Amino acid sequence: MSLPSQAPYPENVILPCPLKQDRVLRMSTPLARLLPALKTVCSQCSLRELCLPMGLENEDLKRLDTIIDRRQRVTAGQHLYRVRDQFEALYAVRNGFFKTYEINNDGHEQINGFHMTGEIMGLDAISADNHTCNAIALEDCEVCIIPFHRLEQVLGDIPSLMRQFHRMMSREITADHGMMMLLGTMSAEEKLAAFLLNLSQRLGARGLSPSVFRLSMSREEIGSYLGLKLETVSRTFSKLQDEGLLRVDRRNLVISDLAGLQRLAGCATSAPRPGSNRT
Amino acid sequence: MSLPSQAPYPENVILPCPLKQDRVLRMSTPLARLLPALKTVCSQCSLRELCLPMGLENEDLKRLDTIIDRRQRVTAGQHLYRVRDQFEALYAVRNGFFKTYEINNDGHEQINGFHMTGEIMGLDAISADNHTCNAIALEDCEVCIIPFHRLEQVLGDIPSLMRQFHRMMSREITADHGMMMLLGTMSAEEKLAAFLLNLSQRLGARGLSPSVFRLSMSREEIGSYLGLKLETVSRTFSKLQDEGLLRVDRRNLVISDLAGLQRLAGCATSAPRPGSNRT
DNA sequence: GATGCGCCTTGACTTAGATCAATTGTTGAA
DNA sequence: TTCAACAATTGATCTAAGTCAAGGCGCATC
Repeated sequence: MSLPSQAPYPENVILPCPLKQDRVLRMSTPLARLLPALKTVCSQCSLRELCLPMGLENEDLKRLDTIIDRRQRVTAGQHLYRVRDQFEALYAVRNGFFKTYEINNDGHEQINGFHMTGEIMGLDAISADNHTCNAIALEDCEVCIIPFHRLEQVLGDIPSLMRQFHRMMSREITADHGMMMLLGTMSAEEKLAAFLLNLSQRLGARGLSPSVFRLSMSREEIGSYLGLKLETVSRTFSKLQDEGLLRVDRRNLVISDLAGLQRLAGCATSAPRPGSNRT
Repeated sequence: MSLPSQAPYPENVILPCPLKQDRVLRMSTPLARLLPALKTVCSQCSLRELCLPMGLENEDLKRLDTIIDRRQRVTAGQHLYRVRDQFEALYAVRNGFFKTYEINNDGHEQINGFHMTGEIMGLDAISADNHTCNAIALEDCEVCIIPFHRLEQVLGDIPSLMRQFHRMMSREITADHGMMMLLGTMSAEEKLAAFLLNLSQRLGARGLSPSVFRLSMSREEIGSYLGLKLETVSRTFSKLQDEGLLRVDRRNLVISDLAGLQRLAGCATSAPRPGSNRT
């Protein structure tokens, strides 16, 4: 039941992945964590091809640097914002892992999403000027603060930035539709397969191993996200393991049959939350 | 089993609703339908306080008129766009009722949303430059065509329009999160109650009766939206009727106990797709 | 006004996933 | 080393919703 050997890629290790060398998460190495926080500048950021600055050229990038100049550390278990907090800023995950969730009137928690490096949080708060969900760090994290009113001011002057911003909002909508499809039509097995494939794909796009990784969330949190109970998540993990598609030991995961998982999830392509930045 | 008297408010009739007189759907009266199509101008549109132009002043409104100058009729059963169609424009529903849906690889249909007057469709297509869902008219409809590249060009010059556009995208995200909550945590009864309350609220915001209306969609379509089978939808309607919360005869609906429905849906306020335009 | 077709309802039965409960392994503090 | 707290697994049972099937009703067409 336990994995014979520990996962060869411990959490957040940089993989040799020549095609994506420039997207590597340098700040996530233990050494980098000890360095004093640098002044945040998008123009120097290793994530710029994954994040809001994607596609920006020199001058525009410098312009962006003038408004995104602060970072914030959030330790595991700490909230970044809560429902009804005044909306001031969007947040770009620099490293670490967040969940956003809502509590409905029965006290039932629904997780809206898990957010990793390069993803923007807080887009839902624009319409009502208040946050509509809670964001909590699942590990020690760092975010870049994007003051929204200042962002909106410069959007008009930088067409390519406006473009990218709209793409990111739109991608969130598409991803949510994918989740609605998952929640509305899939079995437990299909849901879990789709979820793992999605994680795998997003990690891969960040230069990390797509097949060997550590889950940052509990079975209960996976269940809340997928509309399942924790026992069902656990049973389904065991089932997928018995079928030889993956190996799981607590939170350490190895995907051993990617194609099989894809077949199960119903598709090779449509993971619920496309993390790839298509142009 | 049949309603003793026909619904007192036939479909789309204008209600005497002093608070919302300016939001009334004049084009939806049979007379208006027969008139030759007017040149589309947002500045003259009775929906401008519900739609994209919300909050715009004279000059800016005229600027908007220059880019949104075409309407399109879509007859019941006709597609407005399909998955993978090149993304050219957003569409504002002028009158009528649409559904947007996706087909997953099992051939299973998932309805992403129902769209009524003043709502914008196509926001999901911005990120990939292709439509990611299908939009089909459930009744005879008319839409205003919003060429997206031209809209983006003027957004920079009209801050209040940019604001409103971002609010509308953000509201879509919030609404989708509400649907995820519904799909992930609610029972059939709660789902149907929440769905009907949401319809009721959106109709009310448009000056139509919030308690007596005609459903534009089949039981199967309601089920697809709510993650239920058509038989379950039908049974649940009967159950809610037996409990005295509503009366239903085929597609004619009377909500007889609004508070009771709200209690059942778990809340008085948080309907999944907030149609109200809060400022 | 007979016919056929969709849409809807209802009943009988099945099942996937929820619920309840017991047990194990892990971690960290005393 | 022990103990408590917690996360995860697994088994036994229950139940809400799905599936399959039989009618019924309203509507359009001829």
